[in-house]
Amino acid sequence: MSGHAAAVDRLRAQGYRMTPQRLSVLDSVAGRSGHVGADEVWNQVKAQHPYVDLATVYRTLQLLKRVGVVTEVVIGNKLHFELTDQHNRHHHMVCSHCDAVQTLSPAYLEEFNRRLRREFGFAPDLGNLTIGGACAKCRTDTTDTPDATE
Amino acid sequence: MSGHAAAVDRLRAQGYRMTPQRLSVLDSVAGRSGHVGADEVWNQVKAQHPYVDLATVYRTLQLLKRVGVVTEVVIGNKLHFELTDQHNRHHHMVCSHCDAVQTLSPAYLEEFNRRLRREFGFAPDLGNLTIGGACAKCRTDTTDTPDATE
DNA sequence: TTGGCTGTCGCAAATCTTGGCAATTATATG
DNA sequence: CATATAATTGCCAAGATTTGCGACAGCCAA
Repeated sequence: MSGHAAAVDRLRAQGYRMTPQRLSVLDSVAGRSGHVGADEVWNQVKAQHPYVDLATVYRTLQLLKRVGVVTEVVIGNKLHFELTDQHNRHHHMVCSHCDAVQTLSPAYLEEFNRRLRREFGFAPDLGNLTIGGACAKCRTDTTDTPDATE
Repeated sequence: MSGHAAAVDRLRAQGYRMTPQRLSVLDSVAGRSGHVGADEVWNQVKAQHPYVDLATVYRTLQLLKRVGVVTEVVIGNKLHFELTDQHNRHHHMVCSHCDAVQTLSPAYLEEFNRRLRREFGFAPDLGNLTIGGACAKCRTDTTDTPDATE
C-alpha cells in the first residue's frame, strides 16, 4: 500500500504530519472495502502498534475526515468511516430499523446542493451526508408503517 | 399548559401512558421557541420533580420523537429537540463552524423524497434531517474554503 | 548541533447517551 | 374502590466519543 502518498500530501499541505499511528489508521480504513467502526480500526491498529490509544484513533479519523481523506457514516449511534473515493462518490441511506446501508449517487442531490448555495450561501457538506429512514424490507416487515415521510 | 392534549392522545393511541415526568419534559420543550438540549430539559424538569433521572429525560425525548411530537436536531455532537409544528414543518441547516442553525422548507426536498421512495422503496425520515455544512458567514470568515461540496 | 516552537501522543477524566434490572405507578377491570 | 398487569421510573453502569494535560518528537533557524 503506497497509495497513501496523496493523503500524506493533503496533511502536509495543511501543516499536519504523517505519523506511524496515522499511517496505521489509514491502512486499516483502506484495507476494507466498506465502512469500518472506530473500534475495529483500533483493533487493527493495535496489531501493529499495541500501545496506540483509542483517543488517537478517534482524533486521527476526525483529522482524516477534515482533510477529506475519509468519509464519516453515522450508523445507529456509532461512527463508521470509509475511504473517500474520488471516482465513486456517494451518499448513504441507513435504515433505522436494521442498520442496512445503501449507497446513493450524488447526482440525486446536485440540484439541491446548488439551490442551497445559490439561495442561502450555505455550502452543505453532503460528502458526509447520511439519510436515515426505513428500507424497503423493513417497511413491509413492520405493521405500523412508520410514516416518517415528510 | 393544556395544549398537550394532542400529545397525550398520540401516546395513548399507541399504548403509552402519560406520566408527570413526561408531561414535565413536554412542557419544557414546548416552553422554548427554539430547540433545547437534553441537559436543559433536565434542569427545567428537576425544578418540578427533583428526583427525575436524566435517563428518563432521554427516554422520554426519544419516545416523543417516535410518536412525532418532538423533532430531534443534531447540533455539533449534542442532541437538541423542538416541538414538531405541523403547520411549520422544516429541516435544519447547521453550520459546523459556528453551530448556527437555519431552517429550510420541506419543499426543497419533496422531489428528492419522492425519488427515493419510487426508485429504492426507501422511506427517508426527512423529518429529522439535519444538513451540515458551512454557513455564508463562516464561509467568508475562513481562509481555507472548506470545499466540502461534493 | 542546539534550542525552541508546534504538532502529536498516551493517559485519565469528562461528556453525552443508552441499557439492564428491581421497584413503582398508571390504567383497565371487576 | 381494590386488584392485576404491563408500562415506567430510578439507579447504576456501560458504551461511545471528546477533551485537558504533561511528556515527547519532528523540524526549522542560528
